[in-house]
Amino acid sequence: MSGSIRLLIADDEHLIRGALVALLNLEPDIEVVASADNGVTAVEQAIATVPDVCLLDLEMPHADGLEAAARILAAVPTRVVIVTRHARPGVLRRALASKVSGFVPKSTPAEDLAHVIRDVAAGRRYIDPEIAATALTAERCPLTDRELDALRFSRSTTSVQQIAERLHLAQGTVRNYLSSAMTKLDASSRHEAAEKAWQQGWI
Amino acid sequence: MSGSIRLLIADDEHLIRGALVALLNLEPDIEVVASADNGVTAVEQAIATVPDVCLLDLEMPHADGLEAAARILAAVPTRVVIVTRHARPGVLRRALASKVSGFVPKSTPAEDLAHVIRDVAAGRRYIDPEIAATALTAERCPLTDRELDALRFSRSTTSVQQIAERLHLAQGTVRNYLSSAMTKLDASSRHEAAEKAWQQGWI
DNA sequence: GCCGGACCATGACAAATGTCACTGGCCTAG
DNA sequence: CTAGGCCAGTGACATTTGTCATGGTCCGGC
Repeated sequence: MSGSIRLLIADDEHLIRGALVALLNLEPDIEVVASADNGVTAVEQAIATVPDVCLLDLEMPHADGLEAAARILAAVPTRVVIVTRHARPGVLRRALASKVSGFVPKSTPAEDLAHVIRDVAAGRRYIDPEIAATALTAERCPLTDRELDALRFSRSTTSVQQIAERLHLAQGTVRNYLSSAMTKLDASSRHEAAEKAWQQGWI
Repeated sequence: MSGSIRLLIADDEHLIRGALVALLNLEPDIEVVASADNGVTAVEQAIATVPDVCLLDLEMPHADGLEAAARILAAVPTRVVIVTRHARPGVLRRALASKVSGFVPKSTPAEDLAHVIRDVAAGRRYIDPEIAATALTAERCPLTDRELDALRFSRSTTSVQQIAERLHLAQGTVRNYLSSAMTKLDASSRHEAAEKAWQQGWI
């Protein structure tokens, strides 16, 4: 009947996914109609079942929560709530840009989650106030495009040499970008700078 | 009555803890009698309630799962199951050394968890076969004590200088240990080496 | 037009990091 | 006892990394 909220749950950790299904199925007005362990099958299931609300973990293999959210919202008339362990300000920004309706950290009390889902199903939005506050106080990214490029690669590759090759630049240039980024982010090594930029959700 | 298993749950993420409580309370023969969000209160609760089984997350603030397990087992006649996200071989070894009865990753299917708890409550042991296999095939730590010392600090401090001061050694010596560790672990920077050692549970 | 500012790009230099060859102490096997 | 292996510890050397000064290009404002 019309009062029952049809829910999709996606989380790559089987134990947590199962526990969430159990928790939310206890609510009389919520019915879990699909679950997935990665972004790609989440999209498929969403298209197949057309749930009222999709609860997506941000950290998932193949396609992360944001990508899955974008694809689902483009294909199906539904609403999306993102759940995440590390709430990075920049990610919230991007999530809102792709019309996500809810954003909660995994530190949320379990009892509150059902409230959030009901709110979102009713067409309202819910953003965790803590994350919203940090996202608003956090100044915008001070890094230039090329600095971001260099930092991105610097997370995966070992040497400046390799980064330079990928970007088709001289080694000195790359070092320069990284150095500049380090100054702006007040870091003392490029790994630290990359880490900080990642925590802010800038890369 | 005698068939009901009294359970303690400790996990620092509120959402997951709540969901696990809901999931396991659904089992007719399991009763969750305590829950905690860090290692220290887990120990306190265990002493206060004397549960049959304690389900401890490995990654927790204040005292991690292993430390909490050791303290609980020293104080109360109970059994411990460790749950973890990253199953590192060395950690399993240490867990077994401190008489833990169960060890499961968070990728375990939710339905299996109740089985594990029943097994452990009945005095049996349960080790995730996947982790057990890697722990057995993984060769023993090839690093020397001082190399491990250096690597430990290298995770938190930035410069060799600082590590040298903490260990009361010359910079060259520290570099040497790190270099040696890097060779043994086939890493190309000390951060990578520290990371690998950590993943193996050696530090 | 042309000036100032922001970004891209480079090479030279200094400081750090990683490699190597070496010494000395301790233990064990022969 | 002593030769050889293993580990702690060190300094010299080459490579990598981070900093700096500089030049070029594109843009918006005066």
